Amino acid sequence: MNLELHLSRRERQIMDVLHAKTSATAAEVRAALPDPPSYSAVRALLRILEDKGHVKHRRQDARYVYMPRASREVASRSALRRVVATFFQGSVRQAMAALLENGDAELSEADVDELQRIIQKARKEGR
Amino acid sequence: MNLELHLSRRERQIMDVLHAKTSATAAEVRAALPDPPSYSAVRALLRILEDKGHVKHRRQDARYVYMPRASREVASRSALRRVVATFFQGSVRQAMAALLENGDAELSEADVDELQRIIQKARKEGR
DNA sequence: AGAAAAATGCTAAAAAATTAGCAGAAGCGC
DNA sequence: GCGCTTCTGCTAATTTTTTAGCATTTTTCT
Repeated sequence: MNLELHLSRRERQIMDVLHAKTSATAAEVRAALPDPPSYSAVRALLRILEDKGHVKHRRQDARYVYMPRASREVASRSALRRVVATFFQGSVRQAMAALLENGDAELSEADVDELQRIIQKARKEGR
Repeated sequence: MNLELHLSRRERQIMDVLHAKTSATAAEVRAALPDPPSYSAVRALLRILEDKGHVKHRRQDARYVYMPRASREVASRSALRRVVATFFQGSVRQAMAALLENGDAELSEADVDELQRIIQKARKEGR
């Protein structure tokens, strides 16, 4: 249980699938993988990820259901931090602007309202 | 010039360095790399990335300066899309909330103002 | 209970990634 | 010009990743 920080290409893909789906069986992971390898290749990777401490599994009915060990919250925080540092020189404002300006933002009125609220809160907290 | 979509661990790290710094020499890339390998290992990777079409270089004075082929804007868009899809079920609103709620948002009054403006604009455009 | 289906565990082989080292060219100071 | 340093080009070897296949166990269905 080494908690290797830098995942390989396939390992990263699998972790992404697990985070996106919250949890999944080996077969489901395989289905969601780009250019999917054999079923047993996927299982081998899952076992490795489990060794490394990134993944845990539960038995559910007849099969194993795998899930990330780190909460989505923690993982997403570090993913966001990476993107903000890499592409926006650490500027959260610029990152948010990019998010909003991406055509696919798809915000409803209610979404916009909530964002306003959150921003007001940020302002109050003097950030 | 194959434009391989899925980068290896080191390749990803190097692209991140190049995006973060906009451009860099082999030595600078090496310095910025976690757990850096030898100088010539870095150069080999840069050459591979160039083959794949992710990187280009210019001669500057005596040395090569490497830079990403895709603009920061394009690359950041796809990085954000990945994070939003993976961790926030595609919800830009949730992603923005997470960004704001991360303690390290560090927004100035001016930043907040600008965000308000951007959101207003999004609202007008009826997203 | 017993056969068939579907799961896991393990291992070895193939493929890809990562690396170092050496040869040669270019710049720099004396 | 000449040696010294610093760059690039290339190649080969090592290490890691990725993979499939087979043996075994568990579940499911008569």
